[in-house]
Amino acid sequence: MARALSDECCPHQKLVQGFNALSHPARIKILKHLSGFDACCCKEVVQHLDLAQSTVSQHLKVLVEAGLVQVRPERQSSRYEVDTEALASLSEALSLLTQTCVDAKENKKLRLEAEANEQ
Amino acid sequence: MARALSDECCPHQKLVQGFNALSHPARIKILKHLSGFDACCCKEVVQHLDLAQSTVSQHLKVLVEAGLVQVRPERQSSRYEVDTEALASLSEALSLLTQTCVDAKENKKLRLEAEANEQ
DNA sequence: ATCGTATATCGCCGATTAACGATGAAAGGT
DNA sequence: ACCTTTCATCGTTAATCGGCGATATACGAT
Repeated sequence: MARALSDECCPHQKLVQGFNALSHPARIKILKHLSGFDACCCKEVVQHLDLAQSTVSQHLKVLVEAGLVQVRPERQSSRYEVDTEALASLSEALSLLTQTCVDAKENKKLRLEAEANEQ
Repeated sequence: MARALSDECCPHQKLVQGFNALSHPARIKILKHLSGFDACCCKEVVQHLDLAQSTVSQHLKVLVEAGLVQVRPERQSSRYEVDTEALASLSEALSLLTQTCVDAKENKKLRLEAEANEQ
């Protein structure tokens, strides 16, 4: 496997995990569903999505492991809830990355213009 | 396979593809690298990342297909460049999703308080 | 024409993912 | 005590991913 990626495995790691959690349509739907309703038990999501219960459970697990969803094991039905802070933090990170790219491009443009004027 | 997900294959599709492109550490690094330098040929990325050239080429392809990177086939070396607009748009979409969740949670809280006061 | 360089693509592999059904465990209701 | 509901986990299968080396392809230089 990734013999070359074992280095520096950390800074992006959480980021990458978050994006990975968002990289499946079912999980996006689950997130939206969770945000819109109070009854956040697994069964409800299952009914809404028409996927097998075990499959939904897996997707929920991925979301939980990525930190985007919190689970509170209740009486007989666990309750799932979007971790809005984590989601916001991921969103923030993407904003930052985007801004970095935008700024870099801007600087590049300015530098090119400066060079042109020096000629 | 996803017998159940063939429905409604579109609205999230681009989103999901974007997040998927961001869900690998090598691709995040590539994005950052592309944004920071002018010389955006494949070889340069290869040297920077210490992955095989074919592997980097694959990752670039994923980024291009997701629309986050634009490729301009030049003389003998293609030039890769971050599509800042697409990245910004993805970032925007995540912001929106986040806001949706935050708002829903806020509403939920308010509603619960209202119910409590009615008692 | 041939060589060198830069990419892209192919074929292969091992690992991972995503789906399912079946089974097990915990909690409630009767 | 027993049945039902709800969820998690296991095992299986098929598909996809991520890596590599090897092989095109395209072009400039000699």
